[in-house]
Amino acid sequence: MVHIPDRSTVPPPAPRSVPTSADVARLAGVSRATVSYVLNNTSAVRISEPTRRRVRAAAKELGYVPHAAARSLRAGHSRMVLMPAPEVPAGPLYSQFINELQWALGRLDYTVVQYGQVGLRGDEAARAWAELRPVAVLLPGGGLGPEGVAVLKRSGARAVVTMGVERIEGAHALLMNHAEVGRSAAVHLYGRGRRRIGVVMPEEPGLEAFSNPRLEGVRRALEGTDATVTVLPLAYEEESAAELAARWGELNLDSVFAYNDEYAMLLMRALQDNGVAIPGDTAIVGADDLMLGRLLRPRLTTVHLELPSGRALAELVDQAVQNDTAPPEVRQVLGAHVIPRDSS
Amino acid sequence: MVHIPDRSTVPPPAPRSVPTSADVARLAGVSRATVSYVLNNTSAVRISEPTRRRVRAAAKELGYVPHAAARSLRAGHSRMVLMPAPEVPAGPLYSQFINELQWALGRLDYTVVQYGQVGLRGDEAARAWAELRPVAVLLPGGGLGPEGVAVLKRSGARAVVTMGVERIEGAHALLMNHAEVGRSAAVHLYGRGRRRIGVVMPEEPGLEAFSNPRLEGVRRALEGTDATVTVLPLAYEEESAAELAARWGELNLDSVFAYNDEYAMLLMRALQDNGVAIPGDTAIVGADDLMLGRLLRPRLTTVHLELPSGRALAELVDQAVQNDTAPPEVRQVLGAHVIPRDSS
DNA sequence: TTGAAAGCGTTACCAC
DNA sequence: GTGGTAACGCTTTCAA
Repeated sequence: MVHIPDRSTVPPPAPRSVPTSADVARLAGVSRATVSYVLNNTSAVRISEPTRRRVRAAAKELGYVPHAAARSLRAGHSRMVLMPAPEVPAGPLYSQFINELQWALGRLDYTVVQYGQVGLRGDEAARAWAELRPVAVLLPGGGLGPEGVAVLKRSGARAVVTMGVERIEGAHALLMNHAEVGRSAAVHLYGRGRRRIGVVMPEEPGLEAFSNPRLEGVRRALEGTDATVTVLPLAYEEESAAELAARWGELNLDSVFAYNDEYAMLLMRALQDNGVAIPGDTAIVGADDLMLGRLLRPRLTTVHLELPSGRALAELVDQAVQNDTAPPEVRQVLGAHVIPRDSS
Repeated sequence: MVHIPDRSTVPPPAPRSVPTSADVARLAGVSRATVSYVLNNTSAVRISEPTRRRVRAAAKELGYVPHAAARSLRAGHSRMVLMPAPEVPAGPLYSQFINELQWALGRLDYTVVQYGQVGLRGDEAARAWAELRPVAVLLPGGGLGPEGVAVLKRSGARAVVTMGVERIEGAHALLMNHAEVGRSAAVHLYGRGRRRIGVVMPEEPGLEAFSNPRLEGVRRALEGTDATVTVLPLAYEEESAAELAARWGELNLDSVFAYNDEYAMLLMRALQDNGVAIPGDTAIVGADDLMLGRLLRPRLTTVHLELPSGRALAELVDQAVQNDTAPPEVRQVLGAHVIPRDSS
């Protein structure tokens, strides 16, 4: 005969399930309500110290961790700020900005969640985000229509903030004036007597949102002048740069705005390898003011971007969340100014 | 007398709340169950086409979006893979790896969520992550003890995978052998006749997890030889590099392993500005095989890192989730080999 | 083919 | 002070 252990003396074999507040209550010999009161330090209700201790001990013993989904379901809201992860690996400038922002929002007791994209577009993506019922959504770059914003708001998002080139109906907007980046570069080059100006356009997908406005800024700045603008597609590879440098003579340019410092470095190296003197034959201007620009010879003239501080954006989000009814705010950010160095 | 509108004829004034499946059911004139069946395409139950249409139309009209928390609460599990966001802005190599991983996990129908750190440490952080009840947790770098892993597993995480230098009890481990990076560099330099070898250690916080093992790798590779190892603290700023370069003579080194390509570029520039010939007087080896190394003159010798593919890691995660009971797997990743160029 | 109802883990209101 | 109970939004079993 098989021995069956007595249930009353032998503990059940490892309850392989996740402990709930009910388990804690059972172990502590109190009700679930009391557990909730103790663990949330509810000040409205006074619980005796011995009870508190028993509850805390039970929670610790079981390794109890509250269930965020259940909590926010009950509460009817969360403090999750959702940010779609960028589709292209972000540069150092953007990464640092995001970090700052996360930190600042954390200080305000929000939880920042970067939601990994799969390839969802526009409103489909908006619906996926809305399922998480975030209290606010931060959208780097555009790619979302007014309907998308409406979906998010209907699903309870109290603030939708876009950081991009154009504003979207219903959403707060931090307008990144990338045209200004191009404009600054163009004005600088023109002022230094350059007239045949090339503009590098990265061939890597996902960068059009920045490169197009930058080009447009150059074009507008030079409109009505005697300067010409030549578009220069360039992939971030040595071969591509070598090809471009090989036909540099026929392009007949006296200067380039190279999209950013990294493309500038790539192109500058290829030109120098081809005997083009910088800035004698051709002036080069980068953008983003990265460290590497200062390390090049000649030192790279660049357009420094003034991004909004993470703290400021965090406060904007917080305000928007608290004051749901206020009309969407549109704020110009991204100042740009040229830092003249030796390449132009 | 104030006119009170008849509730039965006047619709309630804009239900400023989030539409639920009950609202959809009401509008479509069916039960909540039917709504669920239709919207989830439940194949076990057959619903008439007209009903399906009515439900879908109602959902669309209301802008209904299911509530992920409620859904996973009911289901008892989610497909969320949680990844703590790195505390230091990540480099291009890591960013790309994360992107690939997100994409690959998305293909497997997981939702990747990068959880923003605030400053929580160790087990406290583990508890915060556990509240979200992720099905798997991916930990870049260490900073978590076995207790932390236990908390996560008890809260339902079916897989915990660390990507770091050392393994953690109970967790799958992708061991990044950063010592091998240092070893490769050291062997290379020694093979080229260099004996007085400097090793750059970034002063920026958060990089010790990589820099220490790299240094250790150099040390171990040169143990028992006639080579000496000199530690060179360096901040990622021109001034710091200039200071270091200024006392280069007294350091009496014939070579440097510069932690990575960016620090290598910084140091190389400072040395060249001080009249140190590269590689004549001093050889330099970087790491990470970034584009910029190819653009330097002399071209930078570097240690190329072979990170695991995002797809491979995604499959590991998926396996681990499906086969909960299998023992944690420990896998060596991060191959490293020197790409000799002109700086050494 | 559809509907009623239970239950996932929490918290808050209201009795005791 | 403490405990029952209802409700958050959803899925699913069972019954009609």
